[in-house]
Amino acid sequence: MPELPEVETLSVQLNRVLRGRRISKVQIRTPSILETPPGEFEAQIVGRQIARIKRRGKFIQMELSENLALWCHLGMTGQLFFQSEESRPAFLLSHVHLILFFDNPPGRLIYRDIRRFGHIGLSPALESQFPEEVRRLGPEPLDWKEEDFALFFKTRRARIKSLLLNQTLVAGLGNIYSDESLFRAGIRPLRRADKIAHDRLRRLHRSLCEVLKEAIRWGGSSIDDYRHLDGTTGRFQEFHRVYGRGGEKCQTCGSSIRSVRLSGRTSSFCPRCQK
DNA sequence: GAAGGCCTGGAA
DNA sequence: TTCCAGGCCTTC
Repeated sequence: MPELPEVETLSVQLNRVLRGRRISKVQIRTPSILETPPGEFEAQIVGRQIARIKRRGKFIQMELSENLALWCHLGMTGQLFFQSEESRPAFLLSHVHLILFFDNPPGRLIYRDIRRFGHIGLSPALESQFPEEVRRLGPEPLDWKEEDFALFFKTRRARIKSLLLNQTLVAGLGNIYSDESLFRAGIRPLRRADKIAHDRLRRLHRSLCEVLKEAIRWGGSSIDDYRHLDGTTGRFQEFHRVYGRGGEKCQTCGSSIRSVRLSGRTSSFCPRCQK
């Protein structure tokens, strides 16, 4: 489940490998993952050079030459692998939906997605013409000022966890980093945002930034499917304190970590450390 | 504002 | 066979 740190990690790796390279060929195996009709997609991107790769929320944005942008959202199980001539493994990958080919030196970027919740699309490289779902994204949490963050959430009546998951309010958070930041800030996921003390909301922003930066430093969390561009795993899952630890003992106080469901989604928290 | 359904496929 | 995952949409 790639969230901000996982997508950030991949974007950095993609930049290192693909920046300046030209797309020589495309193989579309599953047209339904494309937002653009396959014929048009191919015609648009073959021959273009990759200027740079950025991240916005959980989206990977590839800036191509001549003002075209390629957008990739990995959904739950999306993966990107880069293989050069030498690094190509002997085994075949299942669930591969799209391959971009590069020449001199030869290489390929493979898009694989078991659940097929991810998707890929094109848009002009002009912010006002970005895809609707990108334009609707809220601010990047790492760019948000602590005080502004607190003031914003102080006016909201919904449960804090639902708000953190809402991409139109804050971009890039999913279950892992919302649970982990709430733990660090000592806030229960079901608390109404407007009932949380202003200082506590400021602390939430600090916790959030901390946990995101730590996760980026460890190359993201590899729970099930997330992998780096070269197929290796991230390591931040080793440092999760509550996510996926329902029933285990809290590392801080020894209480049993509880799991609750919030609109069909699991939230884990420590009943003693989080109020 | 909250809950439930849908998409898909792997694990239990 | 049932459950679950994340994002988005619809319904209440």
